[in-house]
Amino acid sequence: MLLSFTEENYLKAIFSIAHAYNTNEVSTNQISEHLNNKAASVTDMLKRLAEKKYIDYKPYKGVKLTDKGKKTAVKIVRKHRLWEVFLVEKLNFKWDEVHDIAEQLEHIHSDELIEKLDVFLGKPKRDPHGDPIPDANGKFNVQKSLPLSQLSIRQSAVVTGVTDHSAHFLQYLSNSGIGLGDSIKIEGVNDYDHSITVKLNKSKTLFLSHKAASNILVEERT
Amino acid sequence: MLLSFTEENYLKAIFSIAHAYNTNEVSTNQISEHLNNKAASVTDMLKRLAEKKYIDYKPYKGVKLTDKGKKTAVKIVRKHRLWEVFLVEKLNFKWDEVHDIAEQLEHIHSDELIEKLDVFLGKPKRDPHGDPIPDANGKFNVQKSLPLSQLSIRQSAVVTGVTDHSAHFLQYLSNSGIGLGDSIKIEGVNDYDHSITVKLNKSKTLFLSHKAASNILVEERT
DNA sequence: ATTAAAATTTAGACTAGTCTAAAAATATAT
DNA sequence: ATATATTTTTAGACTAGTCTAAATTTTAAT
Repeated sequence: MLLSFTEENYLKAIFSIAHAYNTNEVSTNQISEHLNNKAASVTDMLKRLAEKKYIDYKPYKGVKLTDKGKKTAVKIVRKHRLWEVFLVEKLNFKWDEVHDIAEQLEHIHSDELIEKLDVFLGKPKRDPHGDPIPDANGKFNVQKSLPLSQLSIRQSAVVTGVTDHSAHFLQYLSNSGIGLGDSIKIEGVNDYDHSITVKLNKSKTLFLSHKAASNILVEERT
Repeated sequence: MLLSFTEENYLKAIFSIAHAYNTNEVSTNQISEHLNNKAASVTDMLKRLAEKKYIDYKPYKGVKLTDKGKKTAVKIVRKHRLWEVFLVEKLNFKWDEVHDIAEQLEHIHSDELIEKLDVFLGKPKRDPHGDPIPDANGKFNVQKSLPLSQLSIRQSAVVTGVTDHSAHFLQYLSNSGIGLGDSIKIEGVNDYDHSITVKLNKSKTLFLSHKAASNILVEERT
């Protein structure tokens, strides 16, 4: 049974909130804020999704995805991220221009299309923002990245993604010369405001605020 | 102002009926049949599209696209056909498998996406069914093809498309070894039932019914 | 443990898009 | 040219998804 565009967006929202807060239970208000609509509308939709067994819903108690719901949500994430790879690698979009288009493309219904697209792109493991792409079975096959702000002095790492996906932040990174796959080594940590100094790609030295560093994801390199 | 999925489908239907019957005026019933819904629903939508100036609508008198409506319809056709090229040439779908997916993809809103896709595909002039792809200005830049059934004995031509897009017919062509770009020479015409004998690619001889031949589009070669 | 605040749900209304049944307009046939 | 058939439109109802305003439940504070 095929879900509507809107139903899919609710599942995706629940999945992404749960992921962001590292929990299963998601509240009506969180969803309403995430989707920019009213809590009353969310309640209506939650009832419908519960009816269809995509979520477990107890009035006033918040909601969590069933296995069926999780599977559906992960599939949408997979589609979104594969299309982003396509847009950046094949059509030469910038990584900060692709989100809105991928929001539309992720709702195209065709399993064969996703799998053929995956093959065409060389079964990529991450999207252009460094976010992992789940495989056809819904598994995320990458080691976890962590915020740059959690590294200590003299540690080295490779940039694998961001947690703030705003055009503003991505623009800032691009201006600073920071991109996916770049190597970074912590040269100094300021105890007072937690800002850091890093060496980028063994050449340029950069100053980063704690806020910026906490939104850059890296994988440690020894 | 962005049209809904549904509004776009109505414009496309009007355009394609007008094209098929070689006229501008399209009737409510024709649209209702084409879209498989009821005439009353069509009337409702026609009023809305007229309100928005995409069509000229006089009650009981049928409807025709305004310039604005025609432009929009052609753009959707352009998107549909470019996506079909992508699906067949890049993702290795068969030409008879792509229609339903392209029906969905044609409604993705992004001018930049269409133009980048066009460049990526090498600005193709025809889709995998041989139908011409309008350029960014809405112009169809290909010489007209004609049905194979209109050729006379000893004339040569190249297959450029079909008018029957059913999976059944496409399957039949594929089984007969007839594909886009193949050369065909008329070897004999049967006056009684108008069936023809042709030489395919200067090697194989084939027998074709009038019905089949009238659904195969070709361009004459001298 | 009450009360105030915050979160959530219910009730009722609106739009887009669809339907059926009935009415009105147009076309056709004798 | 009048009756009949066909086409189209109107009227009224339904679903999905949204909203506002009011009612209810839960949480937090004293």
